[in-house]
Amino acid sequence: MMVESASETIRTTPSNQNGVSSLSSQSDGGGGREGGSNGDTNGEISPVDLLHLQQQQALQAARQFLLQQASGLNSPGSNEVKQSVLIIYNVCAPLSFKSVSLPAAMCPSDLQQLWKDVSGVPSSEEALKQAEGLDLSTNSSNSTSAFPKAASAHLPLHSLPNGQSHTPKRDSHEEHTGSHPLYGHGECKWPGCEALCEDMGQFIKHLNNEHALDDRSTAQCRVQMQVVQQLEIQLAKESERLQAMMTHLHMRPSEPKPFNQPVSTHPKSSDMTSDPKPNRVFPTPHFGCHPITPLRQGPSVISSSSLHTHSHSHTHAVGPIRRRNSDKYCTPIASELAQNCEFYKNADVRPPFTYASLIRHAILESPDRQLTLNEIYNWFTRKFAYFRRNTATWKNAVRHNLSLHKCFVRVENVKGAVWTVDEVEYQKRRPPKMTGSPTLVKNMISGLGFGSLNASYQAALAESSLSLLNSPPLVTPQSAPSLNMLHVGHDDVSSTVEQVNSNGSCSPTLSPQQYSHPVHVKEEPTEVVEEDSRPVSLLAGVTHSLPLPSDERDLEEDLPTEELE
DNA sequence: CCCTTAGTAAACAAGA
DNA sequence: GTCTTGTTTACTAAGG
Repeated sequence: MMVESASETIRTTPSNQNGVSSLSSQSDGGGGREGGSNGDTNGEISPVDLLHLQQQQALQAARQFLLQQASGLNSPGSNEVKQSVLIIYNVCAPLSFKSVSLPAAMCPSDLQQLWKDVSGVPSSEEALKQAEGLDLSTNSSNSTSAFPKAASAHLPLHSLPNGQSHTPKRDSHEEHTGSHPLYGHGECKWPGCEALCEDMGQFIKHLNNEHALDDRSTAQCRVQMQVVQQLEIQLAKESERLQAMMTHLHMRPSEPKPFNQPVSTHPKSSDMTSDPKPNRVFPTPHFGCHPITPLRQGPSVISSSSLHTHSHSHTHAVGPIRRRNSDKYCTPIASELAQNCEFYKNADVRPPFTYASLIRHAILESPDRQLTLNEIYNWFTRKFAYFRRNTATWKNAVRHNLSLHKCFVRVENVKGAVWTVDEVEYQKRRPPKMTGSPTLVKNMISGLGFGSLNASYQAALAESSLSLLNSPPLVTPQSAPSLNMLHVGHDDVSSTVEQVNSNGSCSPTLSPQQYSHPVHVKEEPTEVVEEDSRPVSLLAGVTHSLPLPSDERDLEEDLPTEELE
């Protein structure tokens, strides 16, 4: 028998622990937090598309007007023509920013040619040369501002085709709010300008005076437009590459999915079926826009690690991570694993769950709801590519967790020691459930980023997860609805185990109560073992004694039914 | 700021 | 002696 453990022994271990384990040199990068999930590109479809439509109409109207003017025009520099061209630019810039491709009505080259024909200003190449050092150098000096500039490239042209301030609504608003895309940190952000302006009024004056409609400004604008286009092309390429990578990582090697057929996970996809370009500037609305488990579509895990910006809690792929919210409220482990087991198996991505959750899941997933330590190890390595490395680290953590948490009960049986889960203890250690208050739940949902997800988007997410996961149908239609709310409950609430089981790849289904079993105090594990107690005996009695439908039980366990509205 | 939880590292003991 | 298993402590970090 084991001597009383060394709790009494005085530890002389230096607290600073100079001896760094040779195995601890993982590329943790030190508690990487995942980037802020600020990019909430929620599906505001209608306004954008409406704008798009309006822009197209304006574009065509302007083009017609322009062509009429150009046909009988002798004065290339006339204001009307310039005005028309500016209208086109005004229209095109936002369009090109919105979607990589300009509307078919008029492509940039058309525009440039038109401009060239009509106004007699230098060609785009010349304009480039002319504006060189203005725009691009500015970009280089302010590398992160490319897109804001790009987005705002058309704005100055709002003003004054005729050289006068036209004070559009937006400007008035901007004046009120004191913000202007071309004004920041007390200086003009017009490419190559950087003139100091004390306040917005001064800036507006400066804008109207120095950046009024003239050849130079329009050339700069055109250059900016090209910069934007180049960036968009580059972004499209990178997005495509990312898509391919994610697709590759998520798929079984034997089932490669064509990259050019990305899963329509975009909430707008249904509205954009006419859009020939799948990889858009904003192709991945989930990146950082919601705390959903990494992978409603497998790849989003990557977005969590490298890109995945799960609220603010953790980085998946690398390093020691601290997780609280994600585990307790956002990421039901079983459903997550059920849906993305293939991904986790193949991708070196750290699962966004605590060790305790994973251990528990492993144990509950086993036929007898008990595993030896080694079997737990095997489960980890089998299920997660991530745990095929740094074995010393995570195995130590597993052991540590097993010993530390009362919810893990060591039971001796004929085979030796096995670990089981004391569900009561497990639930005890969890924070108070969100019971009773639907508003609390809603607040939590919105706090987690779901506020921006409308029903259709969530449905789309569910659909996408269904379609993307080419592995066996991981989410049954019955379970699909739960997808929308599964982040409300605990991370790994027992209900989710059933989802795991439902895919057939895992152990038989048991209700959470069935998982529960008599508490076996760690101090006297051997007492529990009955004379004829086979490993199963620990649970057998309970397993067969609970007629309660698991679904109901789930709702009680995870989300009180009154919260399911 | 304090507390809790989690992850990591390490020391140590017992047993095979 | 080595390895595995199990316990414990300490430290750090994040989040409430």
